Amino acid sequence: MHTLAEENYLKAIFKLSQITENVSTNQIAAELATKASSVTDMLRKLAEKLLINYTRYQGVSLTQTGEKVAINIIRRHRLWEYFLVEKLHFKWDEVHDMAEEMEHISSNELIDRLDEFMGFPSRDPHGDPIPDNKGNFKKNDLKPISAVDVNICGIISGVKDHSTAFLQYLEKQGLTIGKKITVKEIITYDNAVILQMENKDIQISRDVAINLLIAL
Amino acid sequence: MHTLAEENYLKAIFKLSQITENVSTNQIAAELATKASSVTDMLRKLAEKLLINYTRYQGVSLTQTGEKVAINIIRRHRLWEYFLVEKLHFKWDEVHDMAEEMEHISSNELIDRLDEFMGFPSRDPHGDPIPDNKGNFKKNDLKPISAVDVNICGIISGVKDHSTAFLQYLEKQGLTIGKKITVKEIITYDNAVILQMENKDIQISRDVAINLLIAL
DNA sequence: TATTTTTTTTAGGCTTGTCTAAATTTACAA
DNA sequence: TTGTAAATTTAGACAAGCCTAAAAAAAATA
Repeated sequence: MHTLAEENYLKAIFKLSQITENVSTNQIAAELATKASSVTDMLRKLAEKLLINYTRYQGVSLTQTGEKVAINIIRRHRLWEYFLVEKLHFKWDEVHDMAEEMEHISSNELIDRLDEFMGFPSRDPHGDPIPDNKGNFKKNDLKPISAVDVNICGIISGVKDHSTAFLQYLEKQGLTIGKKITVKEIITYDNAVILQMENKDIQISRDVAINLLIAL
Repeated sequence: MHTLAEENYLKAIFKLSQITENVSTNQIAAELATKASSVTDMLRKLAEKLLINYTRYQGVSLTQTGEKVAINIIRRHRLWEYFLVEKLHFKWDEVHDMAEEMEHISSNELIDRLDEFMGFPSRDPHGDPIPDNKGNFKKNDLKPISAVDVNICGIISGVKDHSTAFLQYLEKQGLTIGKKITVKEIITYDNAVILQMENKDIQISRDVAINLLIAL
């Protein structure tokens, strides 16, 4: 259907579109760890295939078709992550790179059956919603801890940063999905946050607070 | 580790090596539906990487390293086929192309866990033995029906031809793995074979008899 | 507004893996 | 043993995707 490179570009553009309406060449280059000139080449190709809206120097957005393709890749990625953690017992910080390869397996029938086999899970191991086979999925209504007030409590439900390093840090602190936490104090000096979890106090930096999401 | 193209060449060479000691350029070209000149290019590359023994005009064989890689690809392919049939309930004639993609997922840890998850199966849905994670696997001691005498009985245990068309034909005739059959008669005129299975007689052509394997 | 900086695109090249056409080597047959 | 056919390799080209360096456009700043 689409090449591996094309799929990776569409996924990157989709991801960046969540933050800014129009995505710039440099943003894509940074996301994919490639050069701006390579991005320009690919954008011309994707535009020709009607997967993106592109005018020179103006940045890009996905067409409806492009968005459908991107969401399908995300669906595949998240279902495979769920499979790796729930069925093969990998840890949540080990599955990203494998799923990155597996998401390019092309059969939709395969993915639909995998979905059914696992009982139609709604979130992957990092708390991200899994699109259904029509491409529908709930917007994340999760809030970064950095955005809530003192004395608010909630359930750890997702992460913004998916890096192994961050996930391993959370694991070590016990800050895993499903845990109930309360924001006890925000240090005005450096915006560090003190959480209460299971009657213990845990201090996290602002960086961590920005990347750790809770459901209220 | 190795590129997709390299892996496909190694697999093809391994398969052809089962039949003839030294594999020719044209044989590989036919197996991979490509041109002899493309094969020559790749052979030089694989020889440089010490995966094959190659001297110009003399055909190739796998080195020990090359064979290890090839067997690993076959292990991955057969485990994924088993997964697709046993866990996702695909039919045996539907899984080949999907497994062809999945066999290139690179993580060995993933494959070992998949193996464990499924209870270390010893044969794939087509009766082919699955190598263990050390690369050991039993040689197939199966015989094509075309090679057994009248009145001999056995269990259908494998196929030589893995094409969808052949598998669908067998399915329709009920000639599936595990079924017990007896060779009743061999027609001298065209070498067609009459089998008895579950008290019914089934006639198969010589072509089918060559490609259908039984355990005695 | 003019100038500088940043962003983006173009131009030209490289690698992988493919192809066709031509040359070469090997195999077979008279 | 020599000539022809078949198999194989080489030569040269092409597409996809990437790169660097240079040019062009847009944005920021004086």
